[in-house]
Formats: sequence, C-alpha cells, structure tokens
Amino acid sequence: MRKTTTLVSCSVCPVRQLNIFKQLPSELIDAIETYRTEQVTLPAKAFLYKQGEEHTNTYTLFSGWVMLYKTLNNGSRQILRYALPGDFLSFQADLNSPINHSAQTLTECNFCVFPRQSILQMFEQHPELASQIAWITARDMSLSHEYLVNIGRKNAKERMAYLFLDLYHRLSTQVEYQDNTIPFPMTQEDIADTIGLTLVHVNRTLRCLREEGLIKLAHHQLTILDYTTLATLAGFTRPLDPQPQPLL
Amino acid sequence: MRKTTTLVSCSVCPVRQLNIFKQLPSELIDAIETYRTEQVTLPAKAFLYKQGEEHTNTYTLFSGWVMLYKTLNNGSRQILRYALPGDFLSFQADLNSPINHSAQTLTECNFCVFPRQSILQMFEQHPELASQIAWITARDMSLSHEYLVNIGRKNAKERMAYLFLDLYHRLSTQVEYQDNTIPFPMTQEDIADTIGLTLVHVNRTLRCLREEGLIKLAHHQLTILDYTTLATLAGFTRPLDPQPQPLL
DNA sequence: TGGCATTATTAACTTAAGTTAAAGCCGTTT
DNA sequence: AAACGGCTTTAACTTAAGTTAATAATGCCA
Repeated sequence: MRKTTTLVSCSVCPVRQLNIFKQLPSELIDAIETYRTEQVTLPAKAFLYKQGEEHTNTYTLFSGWVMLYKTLNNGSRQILRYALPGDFLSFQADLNSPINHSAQTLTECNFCVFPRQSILQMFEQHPELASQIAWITARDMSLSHEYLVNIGRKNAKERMAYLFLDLYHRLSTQVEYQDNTIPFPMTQEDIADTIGLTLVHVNRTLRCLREEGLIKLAHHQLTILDYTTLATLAGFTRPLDPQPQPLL
Repeated sequence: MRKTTTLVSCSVCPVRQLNIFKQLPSELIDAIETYRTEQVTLPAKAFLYKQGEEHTNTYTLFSGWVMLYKTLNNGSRQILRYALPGDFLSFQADLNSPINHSAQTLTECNFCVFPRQSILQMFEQHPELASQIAWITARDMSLSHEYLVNIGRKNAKERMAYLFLDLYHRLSTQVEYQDNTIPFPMTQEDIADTIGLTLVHVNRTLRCLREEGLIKLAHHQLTILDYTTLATLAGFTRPLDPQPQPLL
C-alpha cells in the first residue's frame, strides 16, 4: 500500500457532502478526524481487501472507482456494486468475521482509513454517526434490491440499459459531465459479472444497443445518446435529483 | 386491518431476542414500548403495504411469514426477501418517499407498529437503537448480496438448493424443527419469482431434486433429506450458529 | 517501435431455461 | 359430494443466452 503525502482535512473535504459525514456539525467532524489513521492511495486493479480475510479497517472512498464482488467455489464472480467517491467500504453486520466480499480498484483510488475497532467507539461517542450509517446502509440496500430485480426479471438489453443509467445517475450527482458522457473504467467482462450474463453475450447486446443509437461506448467513455428510450427499455424510474434525506 | 385484543409487553416478548431490541437494557425496552402504537394481525395473503404508497408506519414482525417484493412495469415480480419473526419492515433510506416495495403475508401474521415519525425521535433519544438498525440493515444487506450471487451466477438446481437451505437455516435459529422439516408456505410461483426462473422450470427442477433424494416438498412442508449434497450443490457455506454480534 | 498481454469482436453451434397448452390434484365452499 | 378456483405437473416446442474458438484491436512496457 502506497501512502499519500497529502492528508486532506475532513473539515474541508470535498467528498464530505457525499458521504456518511454529510451534514454533521463541524465540531463532530473534527472529533471524527482523530479516528482516521491514514489516507492511502492504490493504483488501478489493486485489492483493498479480499474475501475471507480478517480485515481490521473500514474505508471512505475519497476518489476513484472500486468494484465489490463475491467469488464462488467454481471460480466465477458476481459483482455486487460499484463504489464511487463518498461510499463507505468493508462495513458488515459481523465486524469480527472474515470479510464476505472482495474490493478491487478500477482506477487509481484514494481512501480514508478508519480502524474497525474505532467504529464501535465512534458510535458510542457520536450516536449521530450510527444513524448516518443506518441511512447509508439502507441506501445501499435499495440499490442491491434494484439489481436483484434487474438480474432476476429482465433480459440482456434491459439489464445493460439499467446498469448504464444507474452509473450515469450516480455519477451525475457528483460531477457535471459534458455531452452525457461519463468515464467507464470497466471491461465487458466486468459488465457481464455485474448483470449475470457472459462476456460474449454482453458484447452482442452492446452491439445491438449501439446499432439502435442508444449509447456509445469506447475507450472507457460511455455516452448516453437516447436517454428516454434507454430509460423506458430499462424500466429505470429514478427521480432526477436522487438525494435522499439523512435520518437525522 | 384486524387488531388483536392481546398486546404483548415488549419486556417479556419472546421475539425480542431475534429483533432490533436484542440486548437492550430493560429500562430502554420500556421506553421503546411507549412508541408502539398498536399490535395488528393480518390473515394470509394480505398486504401490509404496497409499492408506491406513502406509508407512515414501520413494523416488527411478531409471528408469521411475509414476502417483500418489487413489481415491474411489465407486470412481473421479483421477491426480495422472506421476512421471519423479529424482522424489521418498511424501513428505507428515504422515509419520506413512497415505499419502494410491497409486503404481503404468506401466513397469518402479527406485527408491532411503530410510526415512522417516531423512528427519528427514537434514534435521537436512544442512540443504541440507531446502532441496532445499522446492524440489522447490514445483515439484510448481506442476505441480499447472497441472492445477487445466487440469481446472477448459478443454474436452476443450485439456486433452488440455496433458497431451501437459506430458509432452513434462518428458521432453525428460531425454533427446533423435527426431522429436518420446516413449514414452507410459498407456492412454486413464489419460488420462481424469488430465484429468477419461471414457474414451469421451477417445477421441473423440483422434480429433479426430488428424484435425486435431496428434498421432499409437499403440502407446504419442506424436508431436507441430504443436507451435505444440497449444501455442496448450492455453494452454501453459512456457519452453523449464524448469530452475528450486534454493534454495541 | 515492436512485442506482449489484455480486451473486444464475431461466427457457428449448443443448451438451459422460457412458452404454451392441457390435464390433474387439492382444498374450500356450498 | 359436486363444483370451483388455485396450484401442480407434464409434454412439446421455441428462444435467449451460453460455449467454443478464432481473429482483431488496443494499450502497455521494454
């Protein structure tokens, strides 16, 4: 693990408005900052942690993309979620058990590190945080449910359209992108392992979506060419400004 | 909604050890009980709430089985989870938005009702509760992830074996059942909508599992005949005593 | 700047799962 | 006990997606 030389103070952190510390009073932010042990940078395709490890840290993703996935006995892989800046990683119900999934960077990433044992202390001393975690976990839950529907009850074109729109929306709340174009660091195999298809069928379906003029995808740049048709196809009905209220 | 005449006091509630109030000190239990507005009973196949409703309550399931599902534009349905006694229902990231899934009883059910607006008060006045919610949501999250893998990366026999073992395990932590047999109130169509298959294919696959002597399923009773083979088939590796530690 | 590895693309063929349709079973009601 | 509706079961046929395999781009590193 390569460590950064520049530590960004939580009180001026640009990511804070996206993450679990959203809307916390500034004196609390300062208190929380004391729990952060370090800020680390990883290159693309590196592991933050692997399924089965006894892992002692939790993380806030500061910059970059991370994919979270589970590995099966037969060697195949199911991607659970793409984490974007502000996401909270490696939190699970049983903090003492080995971690039940892997986290691998898609781009160069920067993380803020909070030891797991501090989480309990933070919750005790700053109960607002527990409430924030409950909120953020419920939000992740909702996303997970949407993908259950996506994989369980839609065909290839619909699944792919949904994936593209989901990422487009999640990213657009963070940054304004030009020309409906967003970075897209995943490979077609990653797409396949996200929406429950094979690499070859993803490629076929992609061609189909391209020929219909719905999207453009090349050189890790995705352009949404026909939002309305895509959204209808995908059954995508997310409000335009999808910022849910925190609990407290 | 039919209301019960018997209100069970939270302090002596047999379900409490399974739910969000687990391990809370007794004075806190008494405080929480004041938030409970009522205890309701619903018959089988009734709706507790429907997707799209502005819903004002949250619930703790006291007895019975409930299925939670999402409905698509095209009319199909994806079951997200089967709720068992102790489960906390209708909690979502944005408590002010319409509810994003439906809850329908599979058996007669009894619920404890907590108004949504009280949730915020409860969290403020009893921060341990927020922590419990974070824990229970993280546990549900883990289940949701397991089903993502199940639907996304396994074939019909494997998916079905997994569903059976999951329910068997979750129920077994609550009650001791005779002869590896548990109640199974769902129809084959429900199974299909849980694991992303069609009714007809579920029936075919069921016959296959029966002929191999792995399970028995009739009259809403499921018997696990060959646990080891089923677990290997399903890639099911849940610890025998799956009680995770609460956060606080 | 050339070679290597990863990723993307396409075709031909196979198969697991979907579709349609019909008949049988079971529990409930009258 | 007959009649009804909701489940279950099965067969025949179709299709969307998986498999295998080969080739073509792309990007990275020496």
